[in-house]
This record gives sequence, structure tokens and C-alpha cells, in this order.
Amino acid sequence: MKFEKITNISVDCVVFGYDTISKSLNVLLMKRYLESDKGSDILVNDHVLTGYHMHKNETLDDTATRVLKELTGLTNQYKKQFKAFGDPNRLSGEKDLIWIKHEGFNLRTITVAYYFLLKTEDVDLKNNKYQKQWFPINNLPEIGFDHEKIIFEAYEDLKIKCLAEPVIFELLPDKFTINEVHEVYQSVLDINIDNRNFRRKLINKKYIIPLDEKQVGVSKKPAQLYMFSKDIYKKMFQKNYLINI
Amino acid sequence: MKFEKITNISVDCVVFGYDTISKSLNVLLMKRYLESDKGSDILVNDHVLTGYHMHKNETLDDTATRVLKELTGLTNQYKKQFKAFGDPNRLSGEKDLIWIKHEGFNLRTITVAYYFLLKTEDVDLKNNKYQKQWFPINNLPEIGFDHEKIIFEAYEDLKIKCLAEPVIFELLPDKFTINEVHEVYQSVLDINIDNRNFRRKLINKKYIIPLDEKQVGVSKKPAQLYMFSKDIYKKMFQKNYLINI
DNA sequence: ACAAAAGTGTTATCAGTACACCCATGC
DNA sequence: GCATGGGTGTACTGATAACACTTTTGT
Repeated sequence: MKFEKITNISVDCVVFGYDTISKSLNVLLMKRYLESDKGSDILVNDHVLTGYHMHKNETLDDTATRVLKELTGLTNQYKKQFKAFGDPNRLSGEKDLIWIKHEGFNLRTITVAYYFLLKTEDVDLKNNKYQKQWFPINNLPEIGFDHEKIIFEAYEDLKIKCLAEPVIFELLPDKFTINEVHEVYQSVLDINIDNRNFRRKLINKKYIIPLDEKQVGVSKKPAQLYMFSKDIYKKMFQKNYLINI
Repeated sequence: MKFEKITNISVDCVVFGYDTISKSLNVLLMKRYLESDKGSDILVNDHVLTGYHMHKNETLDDTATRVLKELTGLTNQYKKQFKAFGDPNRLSGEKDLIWIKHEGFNLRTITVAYYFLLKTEDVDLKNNKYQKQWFPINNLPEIGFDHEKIIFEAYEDLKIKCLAEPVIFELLPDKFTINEVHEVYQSVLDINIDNRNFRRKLINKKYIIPLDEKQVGVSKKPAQLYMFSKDIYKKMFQKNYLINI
């Protein structure tokens, strides 16, 4: 009873990871691979999101947390439930049906989708039980089920979210340079932002705190490091009722 | 098979209705009432949202549409899926358990919650099969299940939404005065907005179109009527990447 | 000394905010 | 003619947008 699965409800997780080096926003996918009995034909060979069935004694948030932990070993990462997907045909591509039959899944499953924000470097890709791999958001491989749609909607939600709340810092290490923040925003929003204006804007925020430290190990002029103070942000926060229609 | 219920998945709908006369934002609730066998004790007497179980052949949006139609007879109203609720204890208040037993519901049901936007006047409260009733959002009665939480979260989502998109016009008749828009915003956001500044802002929008008509049947100076053009809005729309953190 | 990225200032424009009175109409 | 709500204008302030060169450091 304790771990009894709810067979028609799953939680799928879009794990976004930002790579400060390559300056790219990535999605963590796992491989879906199946050969025919004889081993001669490849029946399924694509990628999907990670997800599990909900357990009877869990909240949806619990399930999402469990999915991420199993996949990456990480806990306490930023997560957001952003949408439920329940189309009766969401799992009925040709390869999806083969896969579902093989795995014994319920064809009529609705999924509650979450996204997570973290740093690619925090995920250990050795010991790669699930053949997980990072793919840049703008260069995804072939994706099974309705997971491409789910990723796309997660990404749209993320773009809106990071304009209104300081979630961007979840994608960066605790200590960062202003230019790193500048680059995450550009990657995530897929736009160019004037560097000088951006710096001024950010440095003027009281919750962006300059540290008595500079970058080390860089081969050029080391940049000033900053941190984001969630405490100060929360204290200062006041809702902005700007009607922007 | 055609109408087979999925017994552990429901869609609950928060129906928001704005009343131009009383200038209040309301929620449509139905009564949950149960007496003991002898009829001597009232076991349950409170209010809940309307919701139904999902059918096997439906999308989540279909289910939500069906709920609204059954409750109000209306179709084609603005709707938004905003959150899934899956806490294992979400239905386990004392009265909830009595009710669930009486109705034969599944205790472990997750619900996908939607909200609708419409005008109170569009709902006919005669022929009141479900004992439905409007309650002002800031003066709700006793509410069963986790539905108060659901209403609260719907309201928070609505407030954010109406700052960023012209959904407010879903709460008004096709022809409206600027002051009516002013008042909906004030009611929904629960703030005061300077009338002159608001007028200027709105009148300058190309998709707010003055009509060759004035109010009729009012006992004072009749106000200019306007309409909202979704087409013009969509044509003009361009994403605004203002980082507001 | 050189390559590379860090860092810096000014001006113009636009949007938001604050604020109080006259006007048109129906009765 | 009067009560009621409709409608109007200005000045201030703060934020955004556009734009190119100098500085610092490691090698």
C-alpha cells in the first residue's frame, strides 16, 4: 500500500540546465530505445522526458521531487508545476504504442508537468543509468510522446516567469558576474540586451550584492563577483500593479 | 465506453462573474447539502465549486467546457487551466468524508482546476438545478473540500493574468464605458487606480474603439461606449521583454 | 605589447504619477 | 436648476533605449 502506484497519473519533469561555459540553456532527456525480439530491428530510438507515476500517499510536488532525485540525485532545486496534459491521444504515436506495450503502461494517462531550474554542471552524467543527456533547447532531438509540446510550453512559461521574478539566479552558481547574468537572460529569452543598460539596471538592485572577490582562474581580466540575496529581495518586494496590455 | 468516467481525475471550475451594477467580482458556487437519514440532523451544509470526472475520450479542456455548459448553459467563454491539485488529504475534512461516502466518490482524486471569466448577468439563476449562487470573491461562505484554496489560487492567477493580457474584457459586455473598465480593474486587483491616468492610457490604445453610441437608459449624463477589438490587439501585439525583477 | 573581456556616461524619449475642476445630461 | 457622474490638462519624475571607447588583467 505504501508505494502503491496510481497507474493513470504521472508527473513529467522538464529539467532545464544552464551551462555557463557554453552559454546555452539545455533540457535533460533520457533515451528511449527498444530493439525487436531478434535484435535485428530498432523499434524505438528517441528521447523523452523523465516522469513517474504518482504514488497514492504523495502530493504532486512530492512526485516531482522524487523524479528529479532519481534522475539527478539532486533535491531542493527550484521547481514549478506549470500544466496538466490530458489529451486522450497524447501517447498514441506509433513508437509510443510500442513503448507503452513493452513497458505495460496505461494508455490513458494524464500527466502533470513540472519544470526544474538548475546548472548543468550539478548533474553527474557518469553512472548514467537512464542514458540521460543534455540537449540545447533550440536543438532538440527526436522526442517521443507529447513531450516536445510539454517542453515547449515549459519554456514559454519559463520565459514569462523570468521576466517577473528573479528565478534566473537558479540557473547560475551562487557567485556570478554581471555578464553571466546578462548572458543567461539572452539565452533564455533568445534576444539581445544592451550590456551597459543591463549592468546599470542590475547593479542598482539592492539584492544584487557585490562580493569582495573576483573571478579566479580566468585568463583575462577577472570580473567582479556578485550574489543574489533572496532575503533582501523578499523584504523589498512589493507588488507592481502595472497594467501592461 | 463512450462516456466512461475516469474515477480518480476530475476537473473543477472556478467561475468568475463580474457584475457591472454592483461592481463586484463573484464566484459561482453550488450548495452541498445532506441531512441524516431521519432528517433530523444537517450533516453537510456548505458550498463547493462545480466539477466533474473526466471522461475517457475527452481532453481536459473538453471536460472543463462540459462542466461550464452543464452548470450555466454557456459555451465559448474564456477559460484557463491554472493548476492541478493532488494532495492525498485534499478531500478529507470531516464533512468531505461524509459527502464522498454519500456520493460514492473516490477519495484519492486529483483535480485539474480551470477558471472561467464571464458576466454574472449571463447566468440564469432560475431553473436552479444545482442551487448555484454568486458570492463576492471577498466574502465567500463556508466552502468544502480544498476548494477555498483552489479559488484563492485561481484569483491570484487571474490578477497576474489581467495585468499582462486584455482578459478583463471577458468580464464586460461587448460595449462598455471607460469607467466600467476602470471599475473592473479596481475590483479585480482590489486597488485604487487614478481615473484620469487610466482613461488616457486606455483611450490611447488602438484596440479600444470608440463607438458612435452612448449609454441609454441611464439617469445622468450618458457615457461614451467603446469596444475591444481582439483582431487589432493581436495584430499590434508584440512581446515586451521588460525584465521587471 | 597584445589580446580579450570588463567596465563605464550621456542624452533623448517615453510612460507613469499626482492632482482638482468644469461640463453635459436627465430629472 | 440641480444633482450626478462624465470628462478633461499639466507638470514632474523615473526608467528605458541608443550608442563607442577606455581600462584592466593575464599571458
